[in-house]
Amino acid sequence: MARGSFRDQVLRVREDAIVSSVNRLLAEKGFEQMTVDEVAADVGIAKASLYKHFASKEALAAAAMVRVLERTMEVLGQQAARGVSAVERLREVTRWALRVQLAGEMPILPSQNSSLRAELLGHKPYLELLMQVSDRLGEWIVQAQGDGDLDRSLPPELVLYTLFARACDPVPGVLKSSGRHSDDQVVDWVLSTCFSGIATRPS
Amino acid sequence: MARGSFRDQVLRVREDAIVSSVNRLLAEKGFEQMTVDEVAADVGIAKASLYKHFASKEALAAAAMVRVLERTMEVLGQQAARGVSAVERLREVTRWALRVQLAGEMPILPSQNSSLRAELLGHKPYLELLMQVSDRLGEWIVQAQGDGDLDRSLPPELVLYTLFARACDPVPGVLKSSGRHSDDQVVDWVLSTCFSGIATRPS
DNA sequence: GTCTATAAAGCGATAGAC
DNA sequence: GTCTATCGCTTTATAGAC
Repeated sequence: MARGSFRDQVLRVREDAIVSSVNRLLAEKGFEQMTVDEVAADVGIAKASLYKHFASKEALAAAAMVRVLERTMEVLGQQAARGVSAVERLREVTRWALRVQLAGEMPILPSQNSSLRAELLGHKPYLELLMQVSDRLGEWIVQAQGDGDLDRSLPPELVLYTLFARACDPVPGVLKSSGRHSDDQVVDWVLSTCFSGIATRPS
Repeated sequence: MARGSFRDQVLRVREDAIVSSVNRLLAEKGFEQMTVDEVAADVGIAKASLYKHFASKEALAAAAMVRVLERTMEVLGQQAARGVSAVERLREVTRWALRVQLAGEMPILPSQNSSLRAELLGHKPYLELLMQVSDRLGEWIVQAQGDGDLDRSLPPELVLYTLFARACDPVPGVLKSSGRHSDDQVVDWVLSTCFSGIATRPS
């Protein structure tokens, strides 16, 4: 791919810094609670300059959502290249998502009545990526059920939503905030409750 | 307890209607997205009248949170009176919470950076009730682990947070919104993923 | 493109008449 | 206690100078 002129590269770097700030602020406070003033202050430029790069607050958030989905697709590609079972791939992708969340870098899913939601539903790059991610995960879920590793009585739809929800669950953050457990310990526990539940496994 | 004068009873009924509106709006949009104008319009009185009953928006929300905790305590009392195992009591309480959530009547947990959080931390009735609920659930969790019904390797703290989080999980709502499943079916599925996980039970 | 300054709208909360 | 009207503040977005 062409990198464009030097000027374009500088622009890219600047916009990438903006998206990083938006991503972190979205993870921290969610879309409605995040203010454009905060984003501008965090990036270190004036608010009016922000609007030269992105047309609206919704466009800012959409860019962050697209980037996290792109990174998710990269992780899916890495897992696909490993010679492990489908359920193991699902577990490792979930582990990655939980780590991102604990690092404070997982932008919050748009709540159902958000103005962001309307914007995203009309944003093709986002929708296409979301569909790609869902399709790939859906394949692995069906495959893992066929392997006998995931519960066959659960609809794949339910499993998919459950995995998405765990990536935004407040539980890891609350557990981490107690300060008594390492990130890896928290991730292992939440992974365990997600895949194996809280009940005892029948022996 | 004294019921007070007729005038006081009318006041109680009025305030109960306010709290019901707040409860539903909190469940629908969360604290920050809920506006006092909406509450007033929903109750059918002027905004200034609202402020004669409750000192602030935070006080409105706190009243709703207290009421849901009171109802939770009632449910805990009912379950305690049944002659069933601790894990079964926990499952039924969770089932009740999921039904309330699907009915659109489970006020959303205060996010960590909310102005509501500060108010609630200084609100003794709320804190006391929350502690009562947590203590009772904590006892049952330890008991269920002792019975061999809940995974002993999980800290009770993790199990407690997990149950609280499931009461506010977006998954049931998303599943219900597809319109293809009954509420009972959705609740059964989510209960299954919560207690038994998504993985196959080893035979 | 970046800035300062400001417009336009929505919000929580209150004043004051009845 | 209820109402109408409004204050004071925050927020998104833009105008216009440089």
